[in-house]
Amino acid sequence: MFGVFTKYLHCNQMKSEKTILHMDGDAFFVAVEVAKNSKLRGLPVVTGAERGMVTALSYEAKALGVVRGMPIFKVKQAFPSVLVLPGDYASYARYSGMMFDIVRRYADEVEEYSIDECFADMTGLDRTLKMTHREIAECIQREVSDELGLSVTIGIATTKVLAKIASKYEKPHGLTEITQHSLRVMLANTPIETLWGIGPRVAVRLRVRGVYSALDFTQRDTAWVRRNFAKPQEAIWQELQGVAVYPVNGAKKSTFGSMQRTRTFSPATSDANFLLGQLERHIEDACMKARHYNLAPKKLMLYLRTQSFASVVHIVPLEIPSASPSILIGYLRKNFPNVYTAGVQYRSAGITLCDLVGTACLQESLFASEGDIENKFASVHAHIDALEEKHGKPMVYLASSHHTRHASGRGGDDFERMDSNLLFL
DNA sequence: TCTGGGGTCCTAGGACCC
DNA sequence: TCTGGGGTCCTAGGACCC
Repeated sequence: MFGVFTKYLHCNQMKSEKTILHMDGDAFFVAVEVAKNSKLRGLPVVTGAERGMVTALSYEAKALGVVRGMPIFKVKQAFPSVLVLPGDYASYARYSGMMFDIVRRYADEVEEYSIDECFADMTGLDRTLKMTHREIAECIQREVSDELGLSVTIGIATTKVLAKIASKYEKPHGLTEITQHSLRVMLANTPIETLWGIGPRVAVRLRVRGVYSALDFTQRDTAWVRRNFAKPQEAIWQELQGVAVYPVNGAKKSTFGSMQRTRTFSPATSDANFLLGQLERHIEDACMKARHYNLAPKKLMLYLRTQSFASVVHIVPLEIPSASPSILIGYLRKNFPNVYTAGVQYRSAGITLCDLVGTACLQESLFASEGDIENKFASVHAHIDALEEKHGKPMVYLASSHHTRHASGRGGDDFERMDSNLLFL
Protein backbone atom coordinates (compact mmCIF):
# COMPACT_ATOMS: atom_id res chain seq x y z
CA MET A 1 0.00 0.00 0.00
CA PHE A 2 2.69 2.40 1.04
CA GLY A 3 4.76 1.37 -1.93
CA VAL A 4 1.99 2.20 -4.35
CA PHE A 5 1.55 5.56 -2.74
CA THR A 6 5.18 6.57 -2.96
CA LYS A 7 5.35 5.32 -6.50
CA TYR A 8 2.41 7.51 -7.37
CA LEU A 9 4.05 10.51 -5.75
CA HIS A 10 7.22 9.80 -7.64
CA CYS A 11 5.44 9.68 -11.00
CA ASN A 12 3.62 12.86 -10.24
CA GLN A 13 6.82 14.59 -9.42
CA MET A 14 8.43 13.32 -12.60
CA LYS A 15 5.60 14.81 -14.57
CA SER A 16 5.83 18.31 -13.11
CA GLU A 17 9.64 18.37 -13.06
CA LYS A 18 10.99 20.26 -16.05
CA THR A 19 14.35 20.14 -17.72
CA ILE A 20 15.49 23.44 -19.17
CA LEU A 21 18.58 24.03 -21.26
CA HIS A 22 20.27 27.40 -21.54
CA MET A 23 22.80 27.90 -24.32
CA ASP A 24 25.11 30.88 -24.50
CA GLY A 25 27.54 31.75 -27.30
CA ASP A 26 31.15 32.23 -26.19
CA ALA A 27 32.47 35.67 -27.22
CA PHE A 28 29.80 35.45 -29.87
CA PHE A 29 30.40 38.45 -32.15
CA VAL A 30 34.12 37.78 -32.28
CA ALA A 31 33.54 34.05 -32.73
CA VAL A 32 31.44 34.78 -35.81
CA GLU A 33 34.21 36.99 -37.18
CA VAL A 34 36.59 34.06 -36.72
CA ALA A 35 34.12 31.67 -38.35
CA LYS A 36 33.94 34.03 -41.34
CA ASN A 37 37.71 34.39 -41.53
CA SER A 38 39.72 31.52 -40.09
CA LYS A 39 42.93 33.55 -40.21
CA LEU A 40 41.67 35.36 -37.11
CA ARG A 41 41.63 32.20 -35.03
CA GLY A 42 43.83 32.40 -31.96
CA LEU A 43 44.41 36.14 -32.35
CA PRO A 44 43.39 38.98 -30.05
CA VAL A 45 40.34 40.42 -31.81
CA VAL A 46 37.72 42.97 -30.78
CA THR A 47 34.63 44.39 -32.49
CA GLY A 48 33.18 47.85 -32.07
CA ALA A 49 35.28 49.91 -34.50
CA GLU A 50 32.07 51.53 -35.80
CA ARG A 51 31.25 53.08 -32.47
CA GLY A 52 34.70 53.68 -31.06
CA MET A 53 34.32 51.29 -28.17
CA VAL A 54 34.88 47.59 -27.54
CA THR A 55 31.61 45.68 -27.94
CA ALA A 56 32.97 42.13 -27.92
CA LEU A 57 36.42 40.67 -27.48
CA SER A 58 38.15 37.34 -28.02
CA TYR A 59 39.56 35.42 -25.07
CA GLU A 60 43.03 36.23 -26.41
CA ALA A 61 42.26 39.96 -26.26
CA LYS A 62 40.85 39.54 -22.77
CA ALA A 63 44.04 37.80 -21.67
CA LEU A 64 46.01 40.87 -22.76
CA GLY A 65 43.89 43.09 -20.53
CA VAL A 66 41.33 44.50 -22.98
CA VAL A 67 37.87 44.92 -21.44
CA ARG A 68 34.39 45.52 -22.77
CA GLY A 69 33.59 49.19 -23.18
CA MET A 70 37.20 50.25 -23.57
CA PRO A 71 37.67 53.11 -26.07
CA ILE A 72 39.14 51.88 -29.36
CA PHE A 73 41.87 54.54 -29.39
CA LYS A 74 43.05 53.21 -26.04
CA VAL A 75 43.11 49.65 -27.35
CA LYS A 76 45.23 50.75 -30.32
CA GLN A 77 47.56 52.64 -28.03
CA ALA A 78 48.02 50.07 -25.29
CA PHE A 79 47.57 46.87 -27.31
CA PRO A 80 48.85 47.43 -30.84
CA SER A 81 48.65 43.70 -31.58
CA VAL A 82 44.86 43.66 -31.19
CA LEU A 83 42.77 43.52 -34.36
CA VAL A 84 39.87 45.95 -34.35
CA LEU A 85 36.85 45.10 -36.51
CA PRO A 86 33.55 46.85 -37.16
CA GLY A 87 30.44 44.96 -36.03
CA ASP A 88 28.66 43.00 -38.75
CA TYR A 89 25.19 42.51 -37.30
CA ALA A 90 23.73 40.90 -40.39
CA SER A 91 26.23 38.04 -40.08
CA TYR A 92 25.68 37.72 -36.34
CA ALA A 93 21.95 37.36 -36.94
CA ARG A 94 22.55 34.71 -39.60
CA TYR A 95 24.84 32.60 -37.44
CA SER A 96 22.48 33.07 -34.53
CA GLY A 97 19.62 31.59 -36.56
CA MET A 98 21.76 28.61 -37.66
CA MET A 99 22.84 28.01 -34.08
CA PHE A 100 19.26 27.92 -32.80
CA ASP A 101 18.21 25.64 -35.65
CA ILE A 102 20.69 23.06 -34.39
CA VAL A 103 19.00 23.13 -30.99
CA ARG A 104 15.67 22.66 -32.76
CA ARG A 105 16.89 19.34 -34.14
CA TYR A 106 16.44 18.04 -30.60
CA ALA A 107 13.90 20.25 -28.84
CA ASP A 108 10.56 21.50 -30.15
CA GLU A 109 10.29 24.43 -27.82
CA VAL A 110 13.25 26.79 -28.33
CA GLU A 111 13.11 30.38 -27.16
CA GLU A 112 15.50 32.81 -28.83
CA TYR A 113 16.26 34.97 -25.85
CA SER A 114 18.88 37.19 -27.46
CA ILE A 115 21.18 37.09 -30.46
CA ASP A 116 23.54 34.65 -28.74
CA GLU A 117 21.36 32.94 -26.12
CA CYS A 118 18.45 30.56 -26.14
CA PHE A 119 16.40 28.42 -23.80
CA ALA A 120 15.04 25.00 -24.77
CA ASP A 121 12.53 22.80 -23.01
CA MET A 122 14.14 19.36 -22.83
CA THR A 123 11.52 17.80 -20.59
CA GLY A 124 11.11 14.13 -21.50
CA LEU A 125 13.66 14.22 -24.31
CA ASP A 126 15.87 11.78 -22.46
CA ARG A 127 13.18 9.13 -22.83
CA THR A 128 12.16 9.88 -26.42
CA LEU A 129 15.76 10.16 -27.66
CA LYS A 130 17.12 7.45 -25.36
CA MET A 131 19.99 9.69 -24.31
CA THR A 132 20.72 11.58 -21.11
CA HIS A 133 20.17 15.33 -21.13
CA ARG A 134 23.90 15.77 -20.86
CA GLU A 135 24.48 13.61 -23.93
CA ILE A 136 21.97 15.65 -25.90
CA ALA A 137 23.74 18.84 -24.86
CA GLU A 138 27.06 17.35 -25.94
CA CYS A 139 25.59 16.61 -29.37
CA ILE A 140 24.39 20.19 -29.70
CA GLN A 141 27.77 21.55 -28.67
CA ARG A 142 29.57 19.30 -31.12
CA GLU A 143 27.30 20.13 -34.04
CA VAL A 144 27.51 23.87 -33.42
CA SER A 145 31.26 23.54 -33.29
CA ASP A 146 31.65 21.27 -36.35
CA GLU A 147 29.12 22.96 -38.60
CA LEU A 148 29.45 26.62 -37.63
CA GLY A 149 32.87 26.81 -36.02
CA LEU A 150 31.38 28.39 -32.90
CA SER A 151 31.83 27.54 -29.26
CA VAL A 152 28.86 27.53 -26.89
CA THR A 153 28.34 26.99 -23.19
CA ILE A 154 25.33 25.03 -21.95
CA GLY A 155 23.58 24.86 -18.61
CA ILE A 156 20.88 22.35 -17.68
CA ALA A 157 18.52 22.61 -14.71
CA THR A 158 14.86 22.48 -13.73
CA THR A 159 14.11 26.18 -14.29
CA LYS A 160 15.34 29.02 -16.45
CA VAL A 161 16.96 30.90 -13.58
CA LEU A 162 18.83 27.77 -12.48
CA ALA A 163 19.82 26.95 -16.06
CA LYS A 164 21.30 30.45 -16.32
CA ILE A 165 23.32 29.83 -13.17
CA ALA A 166 24.52 26.55 -14.66
CA SER A 167 25.66 28.09 -17.94
CA LYS A 168 27.57 30.78 -16.08
CA TYR A 169 29.39 28.21 -14.00
CA GLU A 170 32.05 27.19 -16.50
CA LYS A 171 32.98 29.15 -19.58
CA PRO A 172 33.92 28.91 -22.39
CA HIS A 173 32.66 25.65 -23.86
CA GLY A 174 31.26 24.55 -20.52
CA LEU A 175 28.52 22.02 -19.88
CA THR A 176 27.03 22.11 -16.40
CA GLU A 177 24.02 20.26 -15.14
CA ILE A 178 22.52 21.22 -11.80
CA THR A 179 21.37 18.10 -9.98
CA GLN A 180 19.79 17.60 -6.59
CA HIS A 181 23.27 16.90 -5.24
CA SER A 182 25.02 19.94 -6.67
CA LEU A 183 22.16 22.42 -6.20
CA ARG A 184 23.11 23.61 -2.74
CA VAL A 185 26.75 24.22 -3.56
CA MET A 186 25.88 25.99 -6.79
CA LEU A 187 23.47 28.31 -5.00
CA ALA A 188 25.96 29.02 -2.24
CA ASN A 189 28.55 29.99 -4.84
CA THR A 190 26.22 32.38 -6.66
CA PRO A 191 26.45 35.95 -5.34
CA ILE A 192 23.01 37.53 -5.24
CA GLU A 193 23.86 40.36 -7.65
CA THR A 194 24.83 37.90 -10.40
CA LEU A 195 21.36 36.37 -10.55
CA TRP A 196 19.39 36.84 -13.73
CA GLY A 197 16.79 39.51 -13.01
CA ILE A 198 18.49 40.95 -9.93
CA GLY A 199 20.00 44.30 -10.84
CA PRO A 200 22.14 46.63 -8.74
CA ARG A 201 19.16 48.30 -7.03
CA VAL A 202 17.52 45.12 -5.81
CA ALA A 203 20.90 43.58 -4.96
CA VAL A 204 21.52 46.37 -2.48
CA ARG A 205 18.11 45.87 -0.88
CA LEU A 206 18.82 42.16 -0.53
CA ARG A 207 22.26 42.66 0.95
CA VAL A 208 20.96 45.15 3.46
CA ARG A 209 18.66 42.37 4.64
CA GLY A 210 21.46 39.87 4.97
CA VAL A 211 21.02 38.02 1.67
CA TYR A 212 24.39 37.63 -0.01
CA SER A 213 24.04 34.46 -2.06
CA ALA A 214 21.31 32.69 -3.98
CA LEU A 215 21.30 30.13 -1.19
CA ASP A 216 20.61 32.83 1.42
CA PHE A 217 17.68 33.95 -0.69
CA THR A 218 16.15 30.48 -0.98
CA GLN A 219 16.27 30.12 2.80
CA ARG A 220 13.82 33.00 3.38
CA ASP A 221 10.13 32.13 3.43
CA THR A 222 7.36 33.34 1.12
CA ALA A 223 5.98 35.83 3.62
CA TRP A 224 9.37 37.49 3.97
CA VAL A 225 9.81 37.75 0.22
CA ARG A 226 6.34 39.22 -0.27
CA ARG A 227 6.78 41.67 2.56
CA ASN A 228 10.05 43.05 1.26
CA PHE A 229 9.92 42.65 -2.49
CA ALA A 230 7.67 42.72 -5.51
CA LYS A 231 6.48 40.19 -8.05
CA PRO A 232 9.62 39.87 -10.20
CA GLN A 233 11.75 38.99 -7.17
CA GLU A 234 9.21 36.47 -5.93
CA ALA A 235 9.30 34.79 -9.33
CA ILE A 236 13.09 34.52 -9.17
CA TRP A 237 12.86 33.19 -5.64
CA GLN A 238 10.46 30.45 -6.79
CA GLU A 239 12.64 29.53 -9.76
CA LEU A 240 15.57 29.13 -7.37
CA GLN A 241 13.47 26.63 -5.41
CA GLY A 242 13.01 24.64 -8.60
CA VAL A 243 9.48 25.83 -9.30
CA ALA A 244 9.38 26.80 -12.98
CA VAL A 245 7.36 29.99 -13.27
CA TYR A 246 9.01 31.32 -16.43
CA PRO A 247 7.80 29.25 -19.37
CA VAL A 248 10.01 28.56 -22.39
CA ASN A 249 8.31 30.53 -25.11
CA GLY A 250 9.12 28.99 -28.47
CA ALA A 251 6.97 31.32 -30.55
CA LYS A 252 9.04 33.31 -33.03
CA LYS A 253 9.30 36.96 -32.21
CA SER A 254 6.73 38.80 -34.28
CA THR A 255 5.12 41.20 -31.87
CA PHE A 256 6.62 44.29 -30.35
CA GLY A 257 5.36 46.71 -27.75
CA SER A 258 7.72 49.36 -29.04
CA MET A 259 10.55 49.99 -31.47
CA GLN A 260 13.42 52.29 -30.82
CA ARG A 261 16.20 53.98 -32.78
CA THR A 262 18.85 56.05 -31.10
CA ARG A 263 22.37 57.18 -31.85
CA THR A 264 25.13 58.86 -29.95
CA PHE A 265 27.40 61.27 -31.77
CA SER A 266 30.57 62.98 -30.88
CA PRO A 267 31.28 65.74 -30.42
CA ALA A 268 28.08 66.86 -28.73
CA THR A 269 26.16 69.53 -30.59
CA SER A 270 23.43 72.13 -30.19
CA ASP A 271 22.78 72.31 -33.94
CA ALA A 272 18.99 72.01 -34.29
CA ASN A 273 19.12 71.01 -37.95
CA PHE A 274 21.57 68.25 -37.27
CA LEU A 275 19.44 66.91 -34.41
CA LEU A 276 16.28 67.10 -36.50
CA GLY A 277 18.03 65.22 -39.30
CA GLN A 278 19.07 62.48 -36.88
CA LEU A 279 15.55 62.15 -35.51
CA GLU A 280 14.03 62.07 -39.00
CA ARG A 281 16.35 59.33 -40.01
CA HIS A 282 15.47 57.34 -36.91
CA ILE A 283 11.77 57.74 -37.68
CA GLU A 284 12.32 56.52 -41.20
CA ASP A 285 14.27 53.46 -40.08
CA ALA A 286 11.87 52.55 -37.28
CA CYS A 287 8.87 52.97 -39.59
CA MET A 288 10.44 50.58 -42.07
CA LYS A 289 10.79 47.98 -39.36
CA ALA A 290 7.26 48.61 -38.09
CA ARG A 291 5.82 48.14 -41.57
CA HIS A 292 7.81 44.95 -41.93
CA TYR A 293 5.82 43.54 -39.01
CA ASN A 294 2.57 45.23 -40.11
CA LEU A 295 2.59 47.39 -37.03
CA ALA A 296 1.91 51.06 -36.41
CA PRO A 297 2.48 53.11 -33.25
CA LYS A 298 -0.17 54.98 -31.31
CA LYS A 299 2.44 57.25 -29.79
CA LEU A 300 5.76 58.71 -30.85
CA MET A 301 8.40 59.36 -28.24
CA LEU A 302 11.19 61.86 -28.89
CA TYR A 303 14.25 62.10 -26.78
CA LEU A 304 17.50 64.02 -26.59
CA ARG A 305 20.29 63.34 -24.18
CA THR A 306 22.43 66.20 -22.99
CA GLN A 307 26.16 66.12 -22.61
CA SER A 308 25.70 65.71 -18.85
CA PHE A 309 23.61 62.57 -19.45
CA ALA A 310 20.27 64.12 -18.56
CA SER A 311 17.54 63.05 -20.96
CA VAL A 312 14.66 65.11 -22.18
CA VAL A 313 11.68 63.05 -23.25
CA HIS A 314 8.48 64.07 -24.97
CA ILE A 315 5.62 61.77 -25.88
CA VAL A 316 3.32 62.67 -28.75
CA PRO A 317 0.02 60.82 -29.05
CA LEU A 318 -0.93 60.27 -32.71
CA GLU A 319 -4.46 60.90 -33.92
CA ILE A 320 -4.32 57.70 -35.93
CA PRO A 321 -1.70 54.96 -35.60
CA SER A 322 0.72 55.34 -38.51
CA ALA A 323 4.04 53.94 -39.71
CA SER A 324 4.36 56.58 -42.39
CA PRO A 325 7.54 58.64 -41.97
CA SER A 326 6.02 61.70 -43.63
CA ILE A 327 3.26 61.85 -41.05
CA LEU A 328 5.51 61.12 -38.10
CA ILE A 329 8.06 63.66 -39.25
CA GLY A 330 5.22 66.19 -39.27
CA TYR A 331 4.59 65.42 -35.62
CA LEU A 332 8.31 65.57 -34.94
CA ARG A 333 8.73 69.05 -36.38
CA LYS A 334 5.74 70.35 -34.46
CA ASN A 335 7.00 68.90 -31.19
CA PHE A 336 10.74 69.34 -31.54
CA PRO A 337 10.70 72.56 -29.44
CA ASN A 338 9.39 70.48 -26.55
CA VAL A 339 12.68 68.62 -26.27
CA TYR A 340 15.16 71.06 -27.73
CA THR A 341 16.63 74.09 -25.98
CA ALA A 342 18.90 76.35 -28.00
CA GLY A 343 22.45 76.46 -26.72
CA VAL A 344 22.30 73.14 -24.86
CA GLN A 345 24.83 70.56 -25.98
CA TYR A 346 23.34 67.18 -26.89
CA ARG A 347 25.20 63.87 -27.24
CA SER A 348 22.47 61.57 -28.52
CA ALA A 349 19.04 61.64 -30.10
CA GLY A 350 16.41 58.96 -30.40
CA ILE A 351 12.82 58.09 -31.06
CA THR A 352 10.53 55.27 -29.95
CA LEU A 353 7.41 54.07 -31.68
CA CYS A 354 5.22 53.23 -28.68
CA ASP A 355 2.08 51.14 -28.26
CA LEU A 356 2.38 49.33 -31.55
CA VAL A 357 -0.83 47.89 -32.94
CA GLY A 358 -1.47 45.63 -35.93
CA THR A 359 -2.20 47.53 -39.14
CA ALA A 360 -4.60 44.92 -40.52
CA CYS A 361 -7.40 46.26 -38.36
CA LEU A 362 -6.51 49.84 -39.23
CA GLN A 363 -7.06 49.68 -42.97
CA GLU A 364 -10.61 50.90 -42.83
CA SER A 365 -10.03 54.00 -40.78
CA LEU A 366 -6.90 54.73 -42.76
CA PHE A 367 -8.72 54.81 -46.07
CA ALA A 368 -11.76 56.54 -44.66
CA SER A 369 -10.08 59.48 -43.04
CA GLU A 370 -6.55 59.93 -44.28
CA GLY A 371 -7.33 60.81 -47.85
CA ASP A 372 -5.47 60.41 -51.09
CA ILE A 373 -2.08 61.65 -50.08
CA GLU A 374 -1.64 59.03 -47.43
CA ASN A 375 -2.91 56.31 -49.73
CA LYS A 376 -0.30 57.25 -52.27
CA PHE A 377 2.38 57.19 -49.61
CA ALA A 378 1.15 53.80 -48.52
CA SER A 379 1.65 52.40 -51.99
CA VAL A 380 5.07 54.02 -52.31
CA HIS A 381 6.08 52.50 -48.99
CA ALA A 382 4.87 49.12 -50.18
CA HIS A 383 7.36 49.39 -53.04
CA ILE A 384 10.16 50.57 -50.79
CA ASP A 385 9.51 47.66 -48.46
CA ALA A 386 9.49 45.23 -51.38
CA LEU A 387 12.90 46.51 -52.46
CA GLU A 388 14.22 46.12 -48.95
CA GLU A 389 12.89 42.57 -48.84
CA LYS A 390 14.55 41.75 -52.15
CA HIS A 391 17.97 43.17 -51.30
CA GLY A 392 17.97 42.27 -47.63
CA LYS A 393 18.70 45.85 -46.61
CA PRO A 394 17.09 49.26 -46.95
CA MET A 395 17.46 50.63 -50.48
CA VAL A 396 15.45 53.84 -50.63
CA TYR A 397 15.46 56.77 -48.24
CA LEU A 398 13.85 60.14 -47.92
CA ALA A 399 16.03 62.83 -49.41
CA SER A 400 15.70 64.74 -46.14
CA SER A 401 17.82 62.17 -44.35
CA HIS A 402 20.37 61.90 -47.15
CA HIS A 403 23.02 63.90 -45.33
CA THR A 404 22.71 61.90 -42.11
CA ARG A 405 23.40 58.71 -44.00
CA HIS A 406 26.35 60.04 -45.87
CA ALA A 407 27.84 61.94 -42.98
CA SER A 408 31.53 61.24 -42.93
CA GLY A 409 31.98 63.10 -39.69
CA ARG A 410 29.75 62.54 -36.72
CA GLY A 411 28.40 59.09 -36.15
CA GLY A 412 28.60 58.17 -39.82
CA ASP A 413 28.79 54.41 -39.76
CA ASP A 414 27.04 53.54 -42.97
CA PHE A 415 29.90 53.86 -45.35
CA GLU A 416 29.20 50.51 -46.89
CA ARG A 417 25.62 51.33 -47.78
CA MET A 418 26.52 54.45 -49.67
CA ASP A 419 27.02 53.62 -53.28
CA SER A 420 24.12 51.31 -53.87
CA ASN A 421 21.43 53.43 -52.31
CA LEU A 422 18.80 55.14 -54.36
CA LEU A 423 17.28 58.29 -53.11
CA PHE A 424 13.64 59.05 -52.96
CA LEU A 425 11.87 62.39 -53.16
C1' DT B 1 30.19 51.67 -14.18
C1' DC B 2 31.99 57.21 -16.89
C1' DT B 3 28.04 55.16 -19.73
C1' DG B 4 25.94 51.82 -27.04
C1' DG B 5 21.63 50.33 -28.85
C1' DG B 6 17.41 47.75 -28.52
C1' DG B 7 14.07 45.81 -25.88
C1' DT B 8 10.54 44.06 -21.78
C1' DC B 9 7.81 44.18 -17.63
C1' DC B 10 6.10 46.20 -13.35
C1' DT B 11 4.19 49.81 -10.43
C1' DA B 12 2.63 54.10 -8.38
C1' DG B 13 -0.37 57.60 -9.03
C1' DG B 14 -3.74 60.38 -11.50
C1' DA B 15 -8.10 60.75 -14.21
C1' DC B 16 -12.47 59.36 -14.51
C1' DC B 17 -16.57 56.82 -13.34
C1' DC B 18 -20.31 55.18 -10.34
C1' DT C 1 -18.74 71.00 -2.01
C1' DC C 2 -14.45 69.41 0.82
C1' DT C 3 -16.85 64.74 0.66
C1' DG C 4 -17.12 57.56 0.98
C1' DG C 5 -15.38 53.76 -1.23
C1' DG C 6 -14.07 51.27 -5.03
C1' DG C 7 -13.24 50.10 -9.80
C1' DT C 8 -10.76 50.70 -14.42
C1' DC C 9 -7.70 52.75 -17.58
C1' DC C 10 -3.78 55.33 -18.75
C1' DT C 11 0.76 57.32 -18.13
C1' DA C 12 5.37 58.13 -16.64
C1' DG C 13 9.14 56.25 -14.85
C1' DG C 14 11.99 52.67 -12.79
C1' DA C 15 14.50 48.45 -13.14
C1' DC C 16 16.28 44.99 -15.65
C1' DC C 17 18.08 42.21 -19.65
C1' DC C 18 21.73 41.23 -23.58
